[in-house]
Amino acid sequence: MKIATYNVNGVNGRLPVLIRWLTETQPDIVCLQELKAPDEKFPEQAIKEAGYHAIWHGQKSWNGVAILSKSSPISEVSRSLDGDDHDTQSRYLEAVIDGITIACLYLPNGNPAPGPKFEYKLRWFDRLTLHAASLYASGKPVILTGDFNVIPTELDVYKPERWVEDALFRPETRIAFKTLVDQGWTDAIRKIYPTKVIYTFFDYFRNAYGRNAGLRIDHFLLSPDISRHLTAAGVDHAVRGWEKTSDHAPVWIELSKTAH
DNA sequence: ATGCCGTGGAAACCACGA
Repeated sequence: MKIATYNVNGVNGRLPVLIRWLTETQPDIVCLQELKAPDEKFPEQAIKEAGYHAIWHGQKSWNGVAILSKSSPISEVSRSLDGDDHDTQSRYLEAVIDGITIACLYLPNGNPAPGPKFEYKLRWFDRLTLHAASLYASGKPVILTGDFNVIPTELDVYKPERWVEDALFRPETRIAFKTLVDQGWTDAIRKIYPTKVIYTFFDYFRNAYGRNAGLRIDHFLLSPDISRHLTAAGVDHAVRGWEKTSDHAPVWIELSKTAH
């Protein structure tokens, strides 16, 4: 089974690209981020016609996450992280599909750093890490995926020296990511390609895609039960070159079978 | 070194993204 994550950067502005990508690649499960649409403007009908069930957690103008499933029903678990009752940003959606817990997340960007936005990012990260610990401890098959807005290592950015002060690459951010992964999660792309240069985001500016000046910030973190079924992982790099495309490329994993 | 582009929403500019 194939599971994908894709930061669409506007689900309605991106609809032709999204539908084409779904039709061509046929993932079984898809996590979307940056819908940039309120719940009532989610393109439910077009996605249904493409063959997918969907749940979504939208927000006017910003953020927004969704989970799509081709054949299996989606059982929603939650649409927020504990730890901040005043957080109104739609950045988290969790569901069970085929017995697998899927956490679809859009971690805050955090720039400019330092500052309140960076503090919000780190607090959000703490809440995610706390919740991830309980998911991990459950022993169930779990996938944490989405736009983490984290460049994990120097291998994951075209010019590390230019990013050291950036919220995506600052030491606090990398440490937070490492702390999360060290609970026992497997970074799927790095399990398959330990040292390969792989990017999932390319700026719209300066021909970043053409120059391969990218970042790897969209990730799959797998529980042990899922990790041992991992057979392949990759980035649909060419999608970033399509007309009217997102600045992110879709990322996917392939599992040998459902893990339970 | 840099929002230079792109999106959404409100209002013919602004906030925001990474």
